[in-house]
Amino acid sequence: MVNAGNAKMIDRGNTETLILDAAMQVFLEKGRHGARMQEIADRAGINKALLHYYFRSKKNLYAEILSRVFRIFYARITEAHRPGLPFREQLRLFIDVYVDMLDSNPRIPLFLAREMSEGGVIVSDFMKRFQQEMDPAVPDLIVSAIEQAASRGEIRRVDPRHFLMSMIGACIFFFVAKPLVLTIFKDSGWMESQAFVAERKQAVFDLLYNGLNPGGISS
Amino acid sequence: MVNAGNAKMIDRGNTETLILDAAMQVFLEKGRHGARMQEIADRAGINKALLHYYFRSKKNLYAEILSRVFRIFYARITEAHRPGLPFREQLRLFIDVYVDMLDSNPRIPLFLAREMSEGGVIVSDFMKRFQQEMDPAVPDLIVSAIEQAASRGEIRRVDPRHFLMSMIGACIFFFVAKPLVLTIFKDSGWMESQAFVAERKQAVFDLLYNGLNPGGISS
DNA sequence: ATACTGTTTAACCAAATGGTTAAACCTTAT
DNA sequence: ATAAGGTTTAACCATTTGGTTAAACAGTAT
Repeated sequence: MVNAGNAKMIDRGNTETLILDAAMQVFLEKGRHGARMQEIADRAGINKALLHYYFRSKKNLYAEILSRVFRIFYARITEAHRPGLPFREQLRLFIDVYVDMLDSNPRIPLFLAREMSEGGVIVSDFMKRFQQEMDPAVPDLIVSAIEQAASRGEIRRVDPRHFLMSMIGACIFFFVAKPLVLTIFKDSGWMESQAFVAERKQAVFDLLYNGLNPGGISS
Repeated sequence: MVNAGNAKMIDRGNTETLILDAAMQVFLEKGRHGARMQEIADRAGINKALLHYYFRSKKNLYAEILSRVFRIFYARITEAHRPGLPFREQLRLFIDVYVDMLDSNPRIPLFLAREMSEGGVIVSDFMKRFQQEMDPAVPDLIVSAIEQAASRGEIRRVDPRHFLMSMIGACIFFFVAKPLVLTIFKDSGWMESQAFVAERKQAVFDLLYNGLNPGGISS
């Protein structure tokens, strides 16, 4: 048998992936504490003991998922950076990619937020590692893009860190607080449409880019 | 004994308050699932059975706390609205009050976010009730303040809902993602100072108010 | 065939946890 | 004094949950 040798490996890989996929679903939905090992096993269609066979403990499995989520997150943001673009386009691209990611993975920010509320040590560790490994790290890229644009006079001079926080916050909020927002604005459907997401992107871009306009300001 | 009659009541009130205070602490720290009834009892310095005596179940106690937190939240935001102020000052006041609240109760947004991630039905219900009871509701006040400012020509015309979401997001993000932000910007202390909070307020205000400048914009 | 290896399963376990109960306790009213 | 009321406690219970184990089940090499 030519491929008999790796049938086992394929299967091993399969089981492991099955577990990871199921675990990701459940952890994203229920969080670290709310998640149940049994539910993960059920959703993966395997025996619960296998969870401990492949990943020693719940804590371990959780860390694995956290890492996975974080990698997805980081990878998408990395895509959003194309050096050399005028800042205006750079900003538009970033908002576009970022909001799209949030739109298709609305649970991720909430998941990370929960982790934050538990102290955020693990996520912070990942971030530290990523910042060292990836060179240069994404945040630094964005920061320097802002600084350069300011030097060129394309935008006014601002603290890039503050701008970054405001931008990310503006992008994220709607997706994190969706149920509340829908209630506040008595929305019935429109805000859940794809068109609304596009509108949201435009609104954030307009506000932020205008907010960086060299004219104006006299606080 | 002059005040013997209400000694019981005082005590009753005390116990109930003790429980609520302890429960708030624990629920804010650990979330609905992470919180343990025993820990709440311990922190209140009373017997666990009393929790069930005063509030039937954990679910019940949680709902009580959720309502409490939400009321604090809503009350503070209400304060931040003084009709008649020029929009510029209105905006500054709002950011000031809002950020201060986040700074002194950093766990609240995280707590509500967790609730959101669990579906957010309960919070949405509170919001609905508040919107009906309070007249006019705070969000509506802000929305109309924006619209009037636009009519006066003080700011450009924007969708108030989008602006509100961007503003709140920009205010909240730092406090929710603090551990991560500190890591990203390799901060050592500065961002945890009171001076930084003031700086943050200013940065958000500048960006947003400038973003509403009638000139500029040509997306 | 058989022994060996890694994989999968059902049954099981100890600890934790939300919740209950019956008795003790304290204050007030009679 | 004593009965009555709400309040507080220690002990207890049923269930859930993460985790373990020993046996069954493949494939593979000898």
